[in-house]
Amino acid sequence: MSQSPKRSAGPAPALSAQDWVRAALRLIAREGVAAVAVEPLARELGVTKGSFYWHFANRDALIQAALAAWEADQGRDVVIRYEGIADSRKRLRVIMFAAFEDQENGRLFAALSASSEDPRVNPYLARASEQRLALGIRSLTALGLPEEEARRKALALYAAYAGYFQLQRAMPEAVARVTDLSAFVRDLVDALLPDDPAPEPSTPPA
Amino acid sequence: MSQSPKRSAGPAPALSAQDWVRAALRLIAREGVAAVAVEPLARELGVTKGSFYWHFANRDALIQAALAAWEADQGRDVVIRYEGIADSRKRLRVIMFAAFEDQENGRLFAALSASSEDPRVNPYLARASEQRLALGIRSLTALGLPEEEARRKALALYAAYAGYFQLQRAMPEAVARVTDLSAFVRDLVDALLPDDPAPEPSTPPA
DNA sequence: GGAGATCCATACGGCATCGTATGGTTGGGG
DNA sequence: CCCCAACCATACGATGCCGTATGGATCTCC
Repeated sequence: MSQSPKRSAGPAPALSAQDWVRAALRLIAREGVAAVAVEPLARELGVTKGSFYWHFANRDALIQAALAAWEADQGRDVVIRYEGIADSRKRLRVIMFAAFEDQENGRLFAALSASSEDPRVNPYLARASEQRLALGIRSLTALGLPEEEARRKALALYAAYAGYFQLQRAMPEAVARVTDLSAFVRDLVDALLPDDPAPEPSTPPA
Repeated sequence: MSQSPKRSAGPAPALSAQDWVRAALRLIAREGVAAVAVEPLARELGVTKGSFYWHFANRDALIQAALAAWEADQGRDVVIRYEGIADSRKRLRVIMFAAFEDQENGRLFAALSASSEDPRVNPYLARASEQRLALGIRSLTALGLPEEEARRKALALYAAYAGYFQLQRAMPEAVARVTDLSAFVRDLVDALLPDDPAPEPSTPPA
């Protein structure tokens, strides 16, 4: 993880703006948005802030770029990736399993949620969350639930997701004591999705 | 030490340490622990930091006092308050309903969770969470669930609680769109608690 | 009404960070 | 070979906060 401040044989590393964004996202995941400071980041990257202010106008520009990168990456996240699955029940199940599987994304989401009051963070977080929630509501209404109930259960599912990764930050040992994550998700999904009309096994997705 | 507050009509209110703690907790709920700074708080209270450093040794002492006050207040929270209910199923239901009802405490919990990485906050948060989770696990095992399953479902319930108030911070409008909070909690509890041990399953619960 | 305790204001030095200014180093095209 | 542009280091002033020092004001009690 730790690189020597001087590359052993290379001449000059020559950082790019993307390198700064990546470093910022790592820092956000670890210590939150507030910890994204120019000089500490520069020290971590083995340069000075002279480098930073060449690539970015100011600190806010870096934070915005990091958030934009996160949002763009969410375009490739589970919600979009599995939106094509026709069967609503299966789609919801797949999405939930995939969401809990992706620990790294979950951690980043929890870190951003910790800064959700930050006016820079909130719009990105709200967009992503509303999109995911809306997909849940659509799926549940498609399964025959009335609007109100679909809203409730989608929120329950999404709150369980958000809370899981939040609790993982606060008490990782206690959360890790739930060893069978698949069973955890299955409990959730089986409990909150309406009853299956008929147990129909294999229809693997593309 | 501190003396009893005097309600004289003089122009000097004479702040107490508790006033600072209360202000700190309000600030934590709004902007997180990191926002608890001496000079801004003093400005908000209409005094200077000369007052603060009379009551507290330093900034950390105030934060610790605020966290201790929160933890002490949790002693009067739902988990303790309803621990005496004998029937495990009823106890869990009551606790869940009461927890979601207490919006103010939920908001404060979410705010503290946002700072769960802070080494000062984490111990308090972890203690409270482990205590609540343990009560959930105890209740569910008492209802006949095996250890593993009880752990999963207790975590699911608690994650839904934590996530609900976290999401309320990030997207209050979307969460508020779930108008029937009682139905929301009922969905959760009915979904995750084991079936009533009635010999005939045709007896609907209240 | 004076001594001590309580509570607060003011002033100061110190630290970390932001953002700017400016100069140095390196590589590639004319 | 030289110069320009990309990239970075260094130095500087400004800001906001922390914690200390010290004195002033008010209250208590004898």
